[in-house]
Amino acid sequence: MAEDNKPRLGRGLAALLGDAAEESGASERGRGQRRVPIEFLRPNPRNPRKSFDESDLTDLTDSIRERGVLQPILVRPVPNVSDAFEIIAGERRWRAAQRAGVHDVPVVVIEATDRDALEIAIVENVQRSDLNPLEEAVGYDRLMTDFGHTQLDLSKIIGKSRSHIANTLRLLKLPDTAKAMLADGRISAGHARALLAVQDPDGVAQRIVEQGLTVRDVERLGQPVADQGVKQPKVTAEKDADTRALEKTLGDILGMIVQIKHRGESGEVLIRYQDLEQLESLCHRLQS
Amino acid sequence: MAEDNKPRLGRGLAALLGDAAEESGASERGRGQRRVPIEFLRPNPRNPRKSFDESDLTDLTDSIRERGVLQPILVRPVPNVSDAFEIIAGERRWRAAQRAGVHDVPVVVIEATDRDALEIAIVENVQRSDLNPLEEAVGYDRLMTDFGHTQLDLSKIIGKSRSHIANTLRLLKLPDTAKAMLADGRISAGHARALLAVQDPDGVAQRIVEQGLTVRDVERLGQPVADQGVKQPKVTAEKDADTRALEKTLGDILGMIVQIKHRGESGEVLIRYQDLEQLESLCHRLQS
DNA sequence: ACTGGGATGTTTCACGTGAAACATCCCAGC
DNA sequence: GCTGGGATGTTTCACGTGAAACATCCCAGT
Repeated sequence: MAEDNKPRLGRGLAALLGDAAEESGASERGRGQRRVPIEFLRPNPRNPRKSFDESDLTDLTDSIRERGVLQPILVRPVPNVSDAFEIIAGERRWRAAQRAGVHDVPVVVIEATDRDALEIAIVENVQRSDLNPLEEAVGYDRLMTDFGHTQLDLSKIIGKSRSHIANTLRLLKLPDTAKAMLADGRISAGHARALLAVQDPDGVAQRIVEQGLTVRDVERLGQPVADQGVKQPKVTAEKDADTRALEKTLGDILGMIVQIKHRGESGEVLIRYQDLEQLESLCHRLQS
Repeated sequence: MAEDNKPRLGRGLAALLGDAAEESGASERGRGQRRVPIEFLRPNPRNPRKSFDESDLTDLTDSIRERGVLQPILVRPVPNVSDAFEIIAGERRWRAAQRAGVHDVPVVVIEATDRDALEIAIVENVQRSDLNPLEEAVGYDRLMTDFGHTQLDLSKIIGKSRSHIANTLRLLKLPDTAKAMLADGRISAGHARALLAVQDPDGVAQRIVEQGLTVRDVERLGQPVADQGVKQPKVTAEKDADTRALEKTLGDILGMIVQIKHRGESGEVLIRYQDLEQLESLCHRLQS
């Protein structure tokens, strides 16, 4: 199955969904370009793409008003419905054309099966750079649920690691607030992922924004030691007075910079030496 | 000067050089679209863009063969030469159109002054995502040398930090081999920058590729201690036997993980403790 | 029931990037 | 000559990303 799909998801098919859509459609699927009333077109109900950049859409709308739709929309006939086509690629153009009040639009009709069309649309879509991580995850989920792809398949098709696919999918499990913040860019994918291990993801998501928590901060909040229900300080930003005093004491004694990074019960002591004599002195103390 | 330029380098002017080139050109500069023989066009001799992605160009060439040039090329008349236009934006289209054997191409002629046209072209160009760091640097240098911009001006126009501008410019000082490797993507901008502080940048550039040196590796090679002329080991990848033995000895004595990162004469000792008792024990030894 | 292999779940951190911080230069004004 | 402010040069490293490494689950075969 996956092996069967892969040759069809190479360079040529990426082009099908890009600038060369008309070319490939015309030569490979045979129906050529024509114009149809815009109301004949309907969006693919399962297209994961839900958000469209407003400013891009405005620009495109203006451009279409001036010049019309230059690049045809890739569609297929809706089964058992006359005068109806489902958009495979070009939904953004369709939306902008509607805004521009265009009556007819150029389309290329292809004879894709349901599965082909959808698969192509989703693969193309997940690779757009303006996709948010949740949209990407929905695409991956669709490819797996509806087309039986494994994570490993997708990693090969898309060119990312299997764990990247898995981690992106996991983001779908976040509670709604955190997901909204991820979708609108207030928190990063790395932050969101780290929230999965936290007890109160929505609450910590707020703190990310308000207090500027880093990904490392959130990861540490999600570590098993967090299960003790103790109020967790922002351990990277607030070193307690005791730790600071100890750093100073040891630093003064040793004549070297000492840093203590405490995490729950454990941590690290880091000592910087300037020359081999200091290293020797330090080893001596440690071995006594 | 910079203040004067900035309003003209906003959203509208970015659009001038993008998909909406025709629209803005037509409404703001008045000359509208027309077709001219392709041989009338000549590239901007000072356009920093020298390399064009082969695969993109092939796709675009095929597309143009099928449909012609859909988006006009932004040009201005060449002074004192009849039937000649200088390309302000769209050189890639022009190149592809030539390959496709197209006779006429659509252009929008604008009445930009020399300075306007060039400035616009360079600003637009440095913001392309497919530009290599050296091309970016050439663009910045031009904007500073030819238009009197400061690094701070550019940082505001382009939306990057002033130090990013400065660091990118410095890449131009690299010797030829290193520059070639940067240009073709064998080494990263971060690697290349770190090479500036190294005695033998070209030699170390080779090592980056052959031995997989990281940016941190190269930075350390470039530190003043490197001036001692000693053959520098790859300190992050090859911990000498003595250091390893010392780590083990101390680790065994302390019952904790000990790591020693040695750099020239100096370095760091890092000790990981699992609980407060270990920390206390460690402090005791250090204070004795 | 056990084992092995494939698939998925999760954690952790090395990496290059971008910019803060620091250093130095240049020039005008006093 | 000194000072202050602006401009440029340089180093260093915190950051989020992407993936290695590890953990766990599932299913088929013996």
